[in-house]
Amino acid sequence: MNEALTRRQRAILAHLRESRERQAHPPTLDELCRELGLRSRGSLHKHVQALVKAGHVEPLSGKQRGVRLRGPDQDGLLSLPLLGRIAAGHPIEALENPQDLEVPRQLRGKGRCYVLQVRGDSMIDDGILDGDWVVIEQRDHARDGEIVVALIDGEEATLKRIEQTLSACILHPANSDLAPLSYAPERVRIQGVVVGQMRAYTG
Amino acid sequence: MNEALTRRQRAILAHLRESRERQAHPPTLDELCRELGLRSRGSLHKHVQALVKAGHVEPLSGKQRGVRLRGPDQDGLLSLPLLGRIAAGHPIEALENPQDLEVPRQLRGKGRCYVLQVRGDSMIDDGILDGDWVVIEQRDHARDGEIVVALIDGEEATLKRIEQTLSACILHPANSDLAPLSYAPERVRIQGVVVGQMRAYTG
DNA sequence: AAGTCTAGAGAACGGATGGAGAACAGACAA
DNA sequence: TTGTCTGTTCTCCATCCGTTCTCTAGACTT
Repeated sequence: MNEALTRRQRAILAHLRESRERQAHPPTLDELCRELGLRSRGSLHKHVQALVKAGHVEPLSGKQRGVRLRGPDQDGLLSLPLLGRIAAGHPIEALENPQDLEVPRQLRGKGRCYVLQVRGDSMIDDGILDGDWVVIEQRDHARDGEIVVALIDGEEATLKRIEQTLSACILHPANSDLAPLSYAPERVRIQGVVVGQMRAYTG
Repeated sequence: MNEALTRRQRAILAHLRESRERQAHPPTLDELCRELGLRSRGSLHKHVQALVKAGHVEPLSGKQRGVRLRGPDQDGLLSLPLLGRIAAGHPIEALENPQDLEVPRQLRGKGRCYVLQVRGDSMIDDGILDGDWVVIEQRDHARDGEIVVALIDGEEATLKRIEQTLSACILHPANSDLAPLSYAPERVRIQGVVVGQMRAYTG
């Protein structure tokens, strides 16, 4: 996402950040023009589009909602919290003092993200090994085939590849020693989806 | 990359580092001229080009985004060059325009590092999949059991786990379909060692 | 003395950027 | 419905700025 911005684009972004504090509603293009001393909506629109493309502004696809900044994802948030360890069959083992871990941009999802460290070999055939870090995007739904953090009966958390049907929610481990497990959909709550993975080889 | 810099080039680099602290926007060539007491953009451009070539400044390929320093930018998210793709049995397929990839500190080695993208499944049992990025620390020796970029007969590059004896250099693929290969030590040149690995899950 | 390296001036070119304004379509309120 | 507001796309234009070029000059080497 992050292209380098031109000076004008940066200036406009700065103005947006500033005026977000003051105003209740996000501004329209016309209002922005007036504030910035422009006379052409068309010109401004070009800049806003660039900011959308760079991920700083929500896409305003035709809707007349005005120009709204995107996410609390303030620019240089390079570190994500490392919340704990996850292993099949136990609740997530939270760290007493959550550390921060640097996560490159290309491994981050769109939404709010955090990092877990993997315990155990239940996803070994998908190339996720014991000790790996996984980057989790927080959301409560997933597409079939995505790897999710699922909470079963509100108790045990697990990292599995998901398959959803009307009558069942099937969690596939990626390890030939383990069998898929099928649950009634209401017993499974999706907590997040794996969007990235990292491993360090320390001699 | 690192050519020796001339006196003037060093001075300009120092000035850039200093002014990065003060100024929000990277300066244009004209602004730099004024700050440095020069009257000709053309002259300055020559120096800046030298700094680009030496890797201290981002290439400003025609874009009007100003002269921006590069390197140990924010915190630890250093960018490393993505040099190309590696697959067993072929030379490394170099990219025509090497991109930069953010690599967190914990995945970097001590020495000079770069990134390769993996092609093929030869390391699948070690959790390195097709499309993964691997961070390579440049060195010419390795300990047994480390995963190395090895050049065989000066021709084909490959990613394998290494085992060295006095009389042979054995390269183990991590794929049950493939057999280990044994070479005379002088036929194998180690180019680097895997110190990190990253994967992005894109929907 | 000739050659080379570094540094700078200045001109000219062309792509990148920023802006104006017109025209159109969908949203929304009266 | 009608009219206004607003986002979108388009063309046209001026300026900014990176790039390349030639020319000059001092310092240093051979």
